[in-house]
Amino acid sequence: MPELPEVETTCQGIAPHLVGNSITTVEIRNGNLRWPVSDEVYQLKNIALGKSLPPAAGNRAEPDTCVFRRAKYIIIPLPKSQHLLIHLGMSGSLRITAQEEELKKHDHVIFNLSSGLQMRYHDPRRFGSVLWTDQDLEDHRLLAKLGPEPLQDGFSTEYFIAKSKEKTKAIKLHIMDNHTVVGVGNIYACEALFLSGISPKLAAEKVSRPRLAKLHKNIRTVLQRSIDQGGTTLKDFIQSDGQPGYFKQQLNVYGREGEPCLTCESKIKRIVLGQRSTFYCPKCQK
DNA sequence: AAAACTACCTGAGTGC
DNA sequence: TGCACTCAGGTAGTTT
Repeated sequence: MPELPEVETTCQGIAPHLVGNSITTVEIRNGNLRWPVSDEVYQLKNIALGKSLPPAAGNRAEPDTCVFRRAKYIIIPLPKSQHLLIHLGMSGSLRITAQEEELKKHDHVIFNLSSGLQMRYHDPRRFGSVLWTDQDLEDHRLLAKLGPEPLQDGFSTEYFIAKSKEKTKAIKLHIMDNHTVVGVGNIYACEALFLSGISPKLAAEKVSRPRLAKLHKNIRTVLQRSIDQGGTTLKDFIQSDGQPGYFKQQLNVYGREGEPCLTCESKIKRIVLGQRSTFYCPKCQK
């Protein structure tokens, strides 16, 4: 289940195979993803890709970059201000393979590359998307209303505190809301709240300023650490070169219902917030 | 306006 | 062994 670090890892993994190459043809085996694969994707032929690699933190558009990331969208610039927007949803992955490698059941979109290799979009649950647009990205319906990137300056302590103080909903739902900040999925939300000693169900506006500042710092820490480690893998994330991305970092609470808290040995509790499992230590998190 | 809830999907796991 | 069932989760879109 790709979280932001997995998306970042994917961008870094596919970039060397895209840079300076072109998409010769696209083969769509199942275009029925979250949204139908854009008609324009079917027509792509001999399309040049960017000539420079993305910066280490790939969530910035540099001139002629072959791929970058915004939130969990993988964005591949094409000529004439066109872009591919690829989202991995819950179970998606992009892999670089040889043409002759046997297709898997859920390889839905095949990009043939001028290098002779292929980039394959694989997604068992089909929650992801492969879209084409010629709109300015900042106007695109899926990107226009996104909050700041968690690891960039726009996500400042002051911004986060001000935004939180006007919200009545549970703090966990607040930090998972893309309008607040992008890229904080269920796992990292649980972990950041644990590190901050904040109960996930506490109303955002009720969290004190110092504790919000601490949470802000921990959101960044947890994401950055995971990116550094190449992405947490729980189930089906495959790195783009095909190696399973097993970098499971130490998770303090996620998936540990009934097990002892690593700090105080109380039993980790599981509740449901916003229809999602939420794990926390009832003693350490108030 | 904001919060709460739904739909989308398949594979893994459980219980009978 | 097989069938029925539940659960997992990102997030746009809908309802309250």
